[in-house]
Amino acid sequence: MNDAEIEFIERFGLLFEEDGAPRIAGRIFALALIEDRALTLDDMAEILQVSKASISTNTRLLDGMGLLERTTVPGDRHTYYRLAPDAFEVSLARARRRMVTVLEVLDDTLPGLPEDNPVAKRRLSKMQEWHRFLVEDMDAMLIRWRDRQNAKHEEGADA
Amino acid sequence: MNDAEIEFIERFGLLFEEDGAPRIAGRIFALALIEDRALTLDDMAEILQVSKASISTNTRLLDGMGLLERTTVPGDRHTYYRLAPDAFEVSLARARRRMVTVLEVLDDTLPGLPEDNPVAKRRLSKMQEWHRFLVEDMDAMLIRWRDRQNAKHEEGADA
DNA sequence: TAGTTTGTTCAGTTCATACTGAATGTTTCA
DNA sequence: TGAAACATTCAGTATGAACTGAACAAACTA
Repeated sequence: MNDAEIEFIERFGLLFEEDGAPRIAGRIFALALIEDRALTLDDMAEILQVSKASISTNTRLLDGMGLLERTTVPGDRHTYYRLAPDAFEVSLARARRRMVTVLEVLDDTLPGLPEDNPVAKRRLSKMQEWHRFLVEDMDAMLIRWRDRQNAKHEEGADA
Repeated sequence: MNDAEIEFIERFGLLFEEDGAPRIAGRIFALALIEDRALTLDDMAEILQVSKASISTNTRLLDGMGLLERTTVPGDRHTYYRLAPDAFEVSLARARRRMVTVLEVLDDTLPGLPEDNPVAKRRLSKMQEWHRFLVEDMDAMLIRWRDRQNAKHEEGADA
């Protein structure tokens, strides 16, 4: 664990905190990013110098978020955690879910809005349109990314 | 203020809370969305039934986030707040800033990573690539949206 | 079955922050 | 310049959430 790695872990802790997630979750995620092998709770508690209880709850949080993956090996009673294969795309999926939630609120609200407030009706409709656009375009965005990755691999295979 | 509007305001309070922002900020934003005219601190304190102090700090928070706009009129000592014209696009800008921050962390970290950990180097490079893609595509997304809006207005002008 | 190793849950503490009421600034008008 | 009507700031309180240590549960081994 050199200086660059330690700072990386700490800065990710702060990033997570800004997002409303526990600081430790960010540190665990950063650790999983730079760590080659899958780790046990005790490994992480030792490296990050926090209680095993905290590691346990936060690894399960990260697992639930789709950022970490649990693995086991036969004849070994440990649970190992490592970075989920598609961890990057999770942030996009989270943003998408939020947009959908806002859309749901708008859908529920618009029909019940008072008739004597056309400004609100128009504004919320516009907002609806914007969020629908975002959701659609985010889906397209993910496809563009995957296409790009495939293209690069094919290119690599050709060479 | 009918039932649909009240529920709208409360749900936005919760949405903001999930994002780590104060609940009241969400309520104020939602109020600005459905309210036609610009409001004073006292107006909002009255409608939302919270202290003027809280309204003051949170309106300035929202103003700083670019979601609310301050207006004044000559010969009137009130400060009025209303929805910022481009409030919708703010959420995208925020997401973009976050991506850029992650990029900065990655740029700072990669050079200092230990040589004996090629997995980390490759993984963080990939992560860099992903975030660069996101930033670029989000910029393109905003352009697409604006084009679409312009196209619709022209269409409307034609008809 | 008893014993050991691991993971999870729970009660309690600490820390951060939203919110309030009161005091302080600031602008407008007479 | 003084007074009134605002907005802002500050100290204090209360709420909530992160984190810990310890108890508990579960899974494996001998």
